[in-house]
Amino acid sequence: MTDYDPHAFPPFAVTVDLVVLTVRDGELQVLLVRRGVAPYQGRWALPGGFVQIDEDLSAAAVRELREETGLRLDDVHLEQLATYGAPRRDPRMRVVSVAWLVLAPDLPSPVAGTDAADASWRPVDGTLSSGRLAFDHASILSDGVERARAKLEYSSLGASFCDDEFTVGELRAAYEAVWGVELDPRNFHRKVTGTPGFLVETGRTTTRGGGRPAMLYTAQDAAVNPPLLRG
Amino acid sequence: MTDYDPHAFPPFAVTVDLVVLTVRDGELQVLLVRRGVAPYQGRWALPGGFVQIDEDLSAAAVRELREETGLRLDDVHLEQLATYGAPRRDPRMRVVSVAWLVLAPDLPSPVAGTDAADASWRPVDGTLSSGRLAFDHASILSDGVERARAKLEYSSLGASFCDDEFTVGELRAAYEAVWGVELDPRNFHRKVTGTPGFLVETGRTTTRGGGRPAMLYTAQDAAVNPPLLRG
DNA sequence: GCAAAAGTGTTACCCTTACACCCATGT
DNA sequence: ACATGGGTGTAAGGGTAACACTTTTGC
Repeated sequence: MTDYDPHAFPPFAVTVDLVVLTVRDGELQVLLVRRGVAPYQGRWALPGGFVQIDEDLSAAAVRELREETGLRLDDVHLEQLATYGAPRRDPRMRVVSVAWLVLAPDLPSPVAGTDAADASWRPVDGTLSSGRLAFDHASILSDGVERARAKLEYSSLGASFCDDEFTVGELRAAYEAVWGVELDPRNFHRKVTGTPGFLVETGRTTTRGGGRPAMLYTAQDAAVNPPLLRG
Repeated sequence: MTDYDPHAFPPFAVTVDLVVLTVRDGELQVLLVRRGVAPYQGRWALPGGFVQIDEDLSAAAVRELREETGLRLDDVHLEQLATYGAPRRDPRMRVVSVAWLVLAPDLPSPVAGTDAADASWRPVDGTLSSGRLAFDHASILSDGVERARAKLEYSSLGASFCDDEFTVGELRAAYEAVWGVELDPRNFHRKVTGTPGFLVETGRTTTRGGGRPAMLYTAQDAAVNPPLLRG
């Protein structure tokens, strides 16, 4: 580190951007906002905004999550994804953006915040292949999806896509949507119910979805580091 | 994102910090520099420095690596670790630091750069337990070690700790040092030589280390995403 | 010859996979 | 009755772990 001199360090703007993923209609979707101003006016972008000068990075992510999506931290899983800071990623000024990955259940439609002209869930596949996101957000989204897919293999994060109480079938549907594969229902059931520290029986059952009543589970909270799972 | 106004965004300093790990004397070691100025004068710290205003984040990491350690990108593996930006992590001003993980072979002692009064390899275990690093660098180092340990399980990154040409025994010694466990030499040999896309035979052998001559290997370059390995 | 490290063979065990089969509901 | 999804049983196959054993050098 260099000696302190208030005029010696280059000033950067620091923002947070959110990759908010959910499973809707059997596919992986991402929350996007439509930009109301230049640059990239009218284009879809990840929700995000400036970090305040006395605000922790994670606090900024939580604040933007609430302001732009209406989601609360209790509802979702949030983790730091990566930081993007190419010199001209924002044409207006030098911006370093700390991206966060958010895994959310399929909640009622998000509320557009004050900064965004519009906000909506969009299928990840079509969004990435169209390649029309603002800034370097397509790259950030791609990294976020890759991280989500990888983490579902060795953690119990799949439950983050489900409501508070869910069936094994609903959990399996989330995994299938994220990975884009079909999983054997019988083996999947054995695996998740047989993994310690993953699911907690509620004792209640449900018949939503049809067929024989299914046990309802909740995710084991404070899942420190549960090893887990592929198919 | 908010409209552009050159006075509207809070100015941050952005730095890079490096967690440079190697295996020396059979144990995992980290490259530290001794701080010559306040704050934390005289304390050990991770090498790092300010990102320049027109410089990519990864370019800043590579530059600091060269300036403070004498290491070149060709010699090492480098990946982004995480970003640390608690409001008072640096008492002088608001600093957001992008940390990078570097895995290096056991090279000749690093050259102290201009910014650092001193630089040397230090055992990771003792460094973490003493808890006397500057700033939040103990936390960053801890995260870096955790990442390194995890990535060795599912990638072929262990070879980053070895020289250009190495034996299976030397590779195993690196894994044992990073994980702090003993691995079965026979099974380890079968595993790494049997994993496609990991090792490339050079055809040459060596008897350094004693015993029967061992085949020399190089790491398969551009290891895109090789699945791999525990034990 | 002996120690030391490299490398191969073999076997028991576990986890995954595939799929036959039964269970409990709604219609 | 039948369709639908929930859940259990079971056996084959692949990978891991433990370890006996052979190979090839230096001293």
